[in-house]
Amino acid sequence: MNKKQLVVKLSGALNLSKADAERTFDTITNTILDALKGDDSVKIAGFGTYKVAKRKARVGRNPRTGEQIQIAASQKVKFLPAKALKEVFNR
Amino acid sequence: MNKKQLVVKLSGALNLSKADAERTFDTITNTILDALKGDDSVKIAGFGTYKVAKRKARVGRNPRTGEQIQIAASQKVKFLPAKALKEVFNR
DNA sequence: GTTTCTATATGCAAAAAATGCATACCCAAT
DNA sequence: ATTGGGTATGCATTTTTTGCATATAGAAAC
Repeated sequence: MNKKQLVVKLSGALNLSKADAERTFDTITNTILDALKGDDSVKIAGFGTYKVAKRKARVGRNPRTGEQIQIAASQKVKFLPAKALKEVFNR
Repeated sequence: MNKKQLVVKLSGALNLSKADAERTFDTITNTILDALKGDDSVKIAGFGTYKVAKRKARVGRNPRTGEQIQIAASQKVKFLPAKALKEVFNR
């Protein structure tokens, strides 16, 4: 499922036009992003937690050539599913 | 930031009551969850992709006793940040 | 205010991620 | 409808993550 299809579903569930549903959805993702930029985690009960994880610089390898490569430190957003979320998929 | 604080922000950004903002937010997470149950991935452009990942069974260990334990296969929801999302945090 | 949920911390083995890059593909926006 | 761009895939190897049991503390939900 892609964003467009999701927006259609939301449009129905929220009783909004597609344009409004999309705006609403974008507002939410942007709000989460902003929160992640300032704070460093966003915890959503019953769903999961978004965290910014710092990765140290390290030595990698180009799998094609085998050549060693220096990899810069970076940050990435991690999502940790909540307990309830795991249970949905494991029974 | 927790869910309550997020809802307050959304309430302002979406010009909704807190109760409505929370309902809207819950509707969205539930819609994503439902989609994940049926389909197995939800792709949100500019944000990321939620996927159900299968984990193989394997041998674990009780960290308290050191005793070996068989861990059953399971499924978990993975979030893969989109390129745009990575860039936000790496510059 | 009570109760449920989550983070943490522990050691360790196995699974998974990450890396560059080409290609194919699918989606998004014009 | 077309096109540009992001994304999946495969590859080899090393680093990182995961997840086990369990108690506790702190936070959040109701």
